[in-house]
Amino acid sequence: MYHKIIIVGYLGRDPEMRYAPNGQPVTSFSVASSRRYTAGDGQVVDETIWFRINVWGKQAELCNQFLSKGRRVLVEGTLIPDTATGSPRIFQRRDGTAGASFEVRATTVRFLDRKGETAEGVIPDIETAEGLSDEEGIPF
Amino acid sequence: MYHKIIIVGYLGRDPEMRYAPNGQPVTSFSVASSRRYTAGDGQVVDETIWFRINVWGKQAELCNQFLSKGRRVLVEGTLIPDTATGSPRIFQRRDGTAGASFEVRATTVRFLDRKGETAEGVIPDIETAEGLSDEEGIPF
DNA sequence: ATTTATAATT
DNA sequence: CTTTTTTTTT
Repeated sequence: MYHKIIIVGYLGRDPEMRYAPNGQPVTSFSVASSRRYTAGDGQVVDETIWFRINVWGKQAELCNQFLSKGRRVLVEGTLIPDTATGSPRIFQRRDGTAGASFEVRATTVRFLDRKGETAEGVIPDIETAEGLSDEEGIPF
Repeated sequence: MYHKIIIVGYLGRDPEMRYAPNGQPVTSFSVASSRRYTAGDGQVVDETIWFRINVWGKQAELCNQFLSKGRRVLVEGTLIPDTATGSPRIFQRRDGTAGASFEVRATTVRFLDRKGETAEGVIPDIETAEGLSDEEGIPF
């Protein structure tokens, strides 16, 4: 009866801010989260997952203002399903083929520095970062 | 560079165990994670997300042995992408339409009791459950 | 160190 | 209190 996703990754592009019919700001951006592993046959494999992040309200404005392509972020949120199926929403690509994406509604976006280092010198790992501010967790 | 998903929900069916070419056991089952919210217009909405869980090795055997339809579980794991796209894998439904699913490789599956109560009387919430055993987190 | 491309949440 | 869909990972 609950789920939560936590992502650390890099923005693939500059964020885009829009306004919902209500006037609420939404900003969207894609985050790449990669891992490298060695397969059973010794091949090194790079696996990248792309998440489409949506963030609302004041955090939308902050993300739009301060984030840009290549910036690293920690996102906490929930996956957005197709409400008809409970699965990822299917959309039509330009070439007519079907596509789907991991869409996330962010509850928190934390800005991390570019080079794997915070102002203090080391990025807190996921376990510690999870406990940080939930509402306006922007380090400015 | 990292992501993690945590799910609490109910099995929609009995699990199914298979064996990978290596002889490693894999068991798969679907978990429904629902939330109810009141939309802006006052409508009460039930949103259910379905996750397809894959669990390997010894935990596969334990899940196959002890879980069944309707059982509640806490799953910790990572989303499995289509490696070609980094997005959910698209498959063809029987009727020819495209489908996709949230596939998860579980690192931990914890069995929860049916009625929202553990043997001790209360289910630990997500925050506390996250800190529990990572390897063989089966309460037997 | 980073694509592709839809539409709008509680 | 549950579902539709395939195949197999590190």
